[in-house]
Amino acid sequence: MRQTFDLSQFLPYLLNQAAKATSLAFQDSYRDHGMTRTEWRVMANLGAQGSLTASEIGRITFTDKTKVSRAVQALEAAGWLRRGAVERDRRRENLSLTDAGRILCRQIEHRALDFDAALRADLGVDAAVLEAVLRRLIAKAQVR
Amino acid sequence: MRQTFDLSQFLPYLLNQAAKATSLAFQDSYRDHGMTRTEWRVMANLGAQGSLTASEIGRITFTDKTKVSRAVQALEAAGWLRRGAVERDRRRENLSLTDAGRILCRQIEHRALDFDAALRADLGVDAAVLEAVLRRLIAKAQVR
DNA sequence: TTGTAACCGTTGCATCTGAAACAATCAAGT
DNA sequence: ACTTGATTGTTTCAGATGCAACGGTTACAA
Repeated sequence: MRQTFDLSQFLPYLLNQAAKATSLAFQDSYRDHGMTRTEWRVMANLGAQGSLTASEIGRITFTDKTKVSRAVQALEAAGWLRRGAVERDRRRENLSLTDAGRILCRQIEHRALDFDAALRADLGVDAAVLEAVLRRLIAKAQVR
Repeated sequence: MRQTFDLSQFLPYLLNQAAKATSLAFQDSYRDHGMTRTEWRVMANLGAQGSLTASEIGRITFTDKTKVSRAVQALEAAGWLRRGAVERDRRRENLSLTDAGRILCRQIEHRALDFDAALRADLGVDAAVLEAVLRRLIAKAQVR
């Protein structure tokens, strides 16, 4: 058993560094359009699911509802998102992308796919292991 | 090749979620002492290396110099860190932990070792692969 | 029906964050 | 010696963040 502590062997630290490193290389893709990461995530989820409520997005992405609320406002102001009523529940709002939003989303998604493919190509067979392990770590937190 | 984009298969996203999830579970260890994550990282690096300058810490941990600067101020105010002169260069400062800082550092390190060990035990053989892959991703960003 | 609790999304506020500007210092060439 | 440019660390400022409180709505049981 290791006795002395070395931050560079501490898994939470390594995860944070790796996350920061990979995100850094991709963030231009949405920042070029004046989007924050949260806004891009909201857009990506709507692009994939078609329509969601704010709280659903928050649950899916582990994002604070405040953050989601503001991202929705920003995306709406930019003309990329529209709100719709939910049947039988006036508390919630059905969020979806506008045509312009969908076009932009596909554009960024394309860059994301390329980026992800390059990353996986670089990692080789370990990419699958990485993905599985990350999913496990995330799931473990989910149950609390 | 995958055609449609799914955020939950996007490695940078998974890395961020996993990093957030694992960090969340450990952060009480330094928050109990009124420390932020950045402050804890500065402390951990000084605890391991003995003495570093602010810019070195920033380089090592991928942390903005502004963040490091403020963390150093906070740790100094708490009496856990002291600044010393650097020979032949008055721009830089030699940062190191005080006795109190070192004691606290060892204390948190102990919890970190336990936490890391539990994490690795849970991941089994994949832990080594994970660590190697994360190192690779980090190194790739380092060269830019 | 009425009361209570839970839920949804927004806002206020204090804090955290990073980009840019800054002063002080050093390095290197002229 | 002097100028130019780079480096180190701090400060400023605008934006991002999370917690708590809030109004409006729904669910459900008494």
